[in-house]
Amino acid sequence: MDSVSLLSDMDGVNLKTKQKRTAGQKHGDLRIELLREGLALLDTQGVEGVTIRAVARNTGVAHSAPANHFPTKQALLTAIAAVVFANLADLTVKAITGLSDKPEQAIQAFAETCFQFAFDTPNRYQLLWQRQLIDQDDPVIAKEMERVYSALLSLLRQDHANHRVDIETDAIAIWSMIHGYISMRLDGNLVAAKDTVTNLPRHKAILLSLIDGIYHRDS
Amino acid sequence: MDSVSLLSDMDGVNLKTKQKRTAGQKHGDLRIELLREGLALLDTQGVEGVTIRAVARNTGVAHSAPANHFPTKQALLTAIAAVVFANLADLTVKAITGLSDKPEQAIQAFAETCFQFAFDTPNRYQLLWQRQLIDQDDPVIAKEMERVYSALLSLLRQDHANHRVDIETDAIAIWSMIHGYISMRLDGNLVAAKDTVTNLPRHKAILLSLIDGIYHRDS
DNA sequence: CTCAATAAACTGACACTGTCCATTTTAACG
DNA sequence: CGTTAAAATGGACAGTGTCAGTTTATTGAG
Repeated sequence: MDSVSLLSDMDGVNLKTKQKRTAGQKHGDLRIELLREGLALLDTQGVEGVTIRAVARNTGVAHSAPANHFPTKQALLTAIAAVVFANLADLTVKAITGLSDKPEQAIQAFAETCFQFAFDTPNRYQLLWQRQLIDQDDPVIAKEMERVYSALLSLLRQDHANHRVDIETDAIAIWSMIHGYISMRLDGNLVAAKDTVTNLPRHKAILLSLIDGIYHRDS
Repeated sequence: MDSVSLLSDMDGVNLKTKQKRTAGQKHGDLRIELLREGLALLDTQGVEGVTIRAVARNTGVAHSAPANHFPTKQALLTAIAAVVFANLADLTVKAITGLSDKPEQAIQAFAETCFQFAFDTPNRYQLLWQRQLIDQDDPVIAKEMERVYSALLSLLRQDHANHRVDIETDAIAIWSMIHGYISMRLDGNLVAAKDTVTNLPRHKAILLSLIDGIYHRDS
């Protein structure tokens, strides 16, 4: 779960090979340090704590230094979200690899990965879906979102036996269930959802069985 | 769908009977006007546009006047959310009344009401679940949230024929599906969800049939 | 090696926000 | 009518995002 290593191949820029500094660059890799600090603030204080000035302060640069790498706050949050999204995409894709001949297990693994990611790093998960904070049309965001989505789609497509008519809607239904439960829980809604220890395993079990039901339904 | 009328009996204060002004009160019903203006800003500019100073400006009072009625911004947003939540609770309860002997239809009506409310007034719906903006432990919020939740629960409890073992989890699953799809759509996620006109009716139909499946499942 | 070019980083400023404070205004009541 | 207490005011403060002008450091050409 080393998010730092993920930073290195984000945005199509391989920072490992970028050893030379560009003109005027006094700081080593300010862009990546800002992202790292932004992730730290996100984890510890939530998205409210991720301010341009705080990120700059914790990195030890002037308050306007980030502007050279992220023209606006939305750009900074979008870049952070891109890292997080890539992380989630990697995890889900990894979870279902090798299970291509067992679609049911693969879907369970997909859902389980989402649950784990969301409950391990709730602030990261929540950032991904805040439309007013990040640029959802950002190409990297779109790409990584598509990776997660198509991972789920591919599982449904493999179901040759079933005469499935509307794969996309099935995927949306499955994802609605997963995402809905996670959102509800992270937002602290529903009285029954407050007791995490005893309820979470039971809820997860039922949700997984319901998802399996969606998968096996004959439309 | 007159939200203004709803303002009158919120927070246990019946403002209709409160004709006399209290000491020092120069403005007619500033508290209610602030709420009304807050709702207007929420609808037109989203939650980001709801600032204490903007609400005060549009109401024609000093920037610090709202502090007498809402000590903090979270209190203002919480009061707005309480109005919205009460509205949603009223709509859902109203939608299922008279359908107590037809649980399937009632659940469909419940879901349909949530869909309609969310797509008619997306900013209001989204405000309800922003934990970091509103005080989820507010008694009015909790009460109205409970009203929505117990409305759904009552429908599942009426199903005497079915040997349902875990009503709460079924309710959570149904609500996860509804809330998950709505959130996904309002956040603009998933490529397939972008074409509203053609996809929304189809998605809704399938989701409703899936919800029906949850209702009829034998645990 | 020298030095202009250039991108990065810095300092300063502006408008805006939420919140606190002291002050003034206003309506109700003895 | 005067007292009183709540409401509303204006000012101030720290914090924010963003913009502008300036300085600095690195690069690469002469």
